[in-house]
Amino acid sequence: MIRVIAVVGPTASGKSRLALELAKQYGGEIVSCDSMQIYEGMDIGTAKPSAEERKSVPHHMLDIIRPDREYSCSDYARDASEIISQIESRGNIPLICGGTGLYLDALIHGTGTGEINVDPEFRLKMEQTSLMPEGKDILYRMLSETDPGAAETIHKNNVKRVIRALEINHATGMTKEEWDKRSISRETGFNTLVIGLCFHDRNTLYRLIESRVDGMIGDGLIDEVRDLMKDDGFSASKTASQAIGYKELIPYIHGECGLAEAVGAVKTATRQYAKRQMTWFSRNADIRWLFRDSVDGAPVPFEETVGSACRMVDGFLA
RNA sequence: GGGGGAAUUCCCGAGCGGCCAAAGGGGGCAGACUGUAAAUCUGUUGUCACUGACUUCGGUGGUCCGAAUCCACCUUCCCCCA
Repeated sequence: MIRVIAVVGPTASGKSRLALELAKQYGGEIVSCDSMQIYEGMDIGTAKPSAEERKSVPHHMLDIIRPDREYSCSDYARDASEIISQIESRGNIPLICGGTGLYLDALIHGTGTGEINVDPEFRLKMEQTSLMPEGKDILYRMLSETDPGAAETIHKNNVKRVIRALEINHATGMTKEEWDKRSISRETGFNTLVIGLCFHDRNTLYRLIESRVDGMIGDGLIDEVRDLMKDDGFSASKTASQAIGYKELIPYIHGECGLAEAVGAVKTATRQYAKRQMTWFSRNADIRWLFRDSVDGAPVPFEETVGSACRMVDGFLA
């Protein structure tokens, strides 16, 4: 079984830095696990590793598609596992690094059969239905008939997931539960060490987030967003246009709100995103946690975190 | 100097005599999640000995069986005339 190391955690917790350090020490290659860093031209706002960093250690799954293209977790699972086996065959250690929890799980627990042939017409019809006055109820009623089990788990208002369950049924004739059972494997395809970065005091993280956002603005995020808007493929892709730090700045660029307001929106959205990441990772019992601050909120020196991580890695590789 | 308007729970903002611990939104907190996931969605959000009690709607004092809602004065802010 291929041995891989993963570094996860909420945004701005220091994953990239730790992964880079581990890659240098153990001869690793970094495989990004980030739903937005895959896009070309979205560099500042996604906190993509710098050119120098990328030169010092090989990075993968960065800049793999243009922002006008959509991408999904199953694309990721397919592309990343291909890259991981290449790294392994070179005799290097694959180091997964990123905060997109679903992508990581799809990669590690997926069996690669998670694809169905989505019928675009069907989806369009469903999406249009959802916009109708009683649309949500109509879709939910459909789901209750075709897949009562899924209807029980999925909330009526969660239209995207109701439609997805409907699509599974439409394309495969299976219920969502049956489908999931096929595409998610309990045992991991890899022998994985998952290191998670976390905080005793959430405010420590929130401070890191705020100063990172300020730094991005200083580094020219606004121009980056402007450039992406220019060739418009940005807004054409449903995936890329969801990126935090981009969608919040657009009103400012259009002159619809002040800079301070827009930047504040980016910070808030990032904090909320970090919370969702923590919720997602917190239920993963396999993660070995490393605190980035002490109980009273004082930051733990980075070298100390590296040291702790190295001990975990040593044990794992031994 | 004269006239008018406004002060609501963390924020914005409804309420204008009982059905009000007070709509709605935001934020916070907690959670769900396997082909949009940096997305989408859910619950919760005065206090407590919590199917009940207590304290809240700028302040003080009234009217009333009963007030965030009516009256008087005070404080602050906004607008108009000068």
